[in-house]
Amino acid sequence: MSSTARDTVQQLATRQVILEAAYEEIHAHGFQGASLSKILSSTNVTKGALYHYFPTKLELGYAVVDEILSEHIQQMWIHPLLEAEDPITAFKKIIMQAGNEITEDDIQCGCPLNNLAQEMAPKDEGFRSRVEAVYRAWRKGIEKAFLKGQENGFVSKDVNVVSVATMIVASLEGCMGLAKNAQSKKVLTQCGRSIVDYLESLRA
Amino acid sequence: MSSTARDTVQQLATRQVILEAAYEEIHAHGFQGASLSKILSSTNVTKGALYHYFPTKLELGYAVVDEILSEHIQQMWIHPLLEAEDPITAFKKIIMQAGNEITEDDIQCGCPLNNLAQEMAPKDEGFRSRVEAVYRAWRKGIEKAFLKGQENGFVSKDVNVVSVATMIVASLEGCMGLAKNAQSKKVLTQCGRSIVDYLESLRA
DNA sequence: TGACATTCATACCGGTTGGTAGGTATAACA
DNA sequence: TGTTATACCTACCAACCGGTATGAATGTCA
Repeated sequence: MSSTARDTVQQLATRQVILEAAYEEIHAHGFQGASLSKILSSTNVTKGALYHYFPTKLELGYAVVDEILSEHIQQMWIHPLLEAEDPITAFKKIIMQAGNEITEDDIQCGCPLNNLAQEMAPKDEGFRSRVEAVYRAWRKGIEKAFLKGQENGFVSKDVNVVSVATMIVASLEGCMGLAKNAQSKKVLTQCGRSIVDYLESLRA
Repeated sequence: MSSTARDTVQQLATRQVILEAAYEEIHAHGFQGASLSKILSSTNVTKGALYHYFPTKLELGYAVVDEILSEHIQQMWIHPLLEAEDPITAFKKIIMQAGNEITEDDIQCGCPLNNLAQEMAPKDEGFRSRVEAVYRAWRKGIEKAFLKGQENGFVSKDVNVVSVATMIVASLEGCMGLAKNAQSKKVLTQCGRSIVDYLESLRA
């Protein structure tokens, strides 16, 4: 029994190593530009192992969205928002924290979710629907938090929470996109401040 | 002389045919995903002709940014804004016009400028700086229009035109990006309405 | 008319890609 | 202990990629 458990750990470990190396490579070069050979040479995993766990490159990409990106958005952007009483203050905190933690390299690579959306949405329905699921969860989380904020008297009852949620996600992704192309943290924080101003304009 | 003129026309025509086919292919598949063979087979131009006018694939891509995308942003988004007295009303008009003219196919392919920015900025400085030049011109145009709007009493003097210009471009591109992934004109118009609301909040 | 440059057209090249075939080492189980 | 399944590993493949070498029309001009 203990040996079975150990094997399972090892098994998952190899899979996880592949998955995380794939995430890095895709983040850096896009899905089409990502090379399986480079993913393998960045680890000490062989092609046989990769194709043992993932039937195709496409399925590997899907797994990155489902198991890494989805989790990342959930923990970074959704969970802390849902725990707060006042969504506007909470969002400001999240944005500022994200702004502090982000490195120049991260800025250069951009938001991995947005990268995949822009590259793959028109080319592959499997990618599109998976990315869309993550975006939907994100928007729904914001909607829920702002509805609660309206009930608690923190958010103006005039605002349409559905439109606002879309606008927030759009401006965050747009902001990251501009900063990525400008390769400038200054653009990111400047744009982030405008988003914060926008959030403040939604107060009750 | 007349034959010289004709030749020049022909010469430019071949170059232009290549350029526009390249624009379509890049718009549909990204720069890395764009295949020179497909660009050629979508026209009746041969590889010899292509490499006569463009030394590398990269230079062909640069020319698409410099000669097609730049012009498109200028005519569609900058020029009409600079002609108006009231930039907010003008911007609303431009957004609504863009919303009316855009097709489902356009939505699916997304903003070609943003596509290239997200794909190529971290990989090639030549692309990045060219795309950045277009974005800078766009933002500068918005800044200029809003400054004029402040002088004319249409725009609140409280707003920081630099931040606002960045925020507008970011939310427009983010909005297009979300709609592209959702493959939904509804998302686009919904998000567009939020941007219009934001613009209205900047009035004097 | 002959020399030269432009504008292509065709055939080919080395390198890389995602993917596969076939074998092996190890562990689980009867 | 023999059987079977899992978890790899190595070597290889056809397809496609961007790019090039060579040459043929065609036009330009002295």
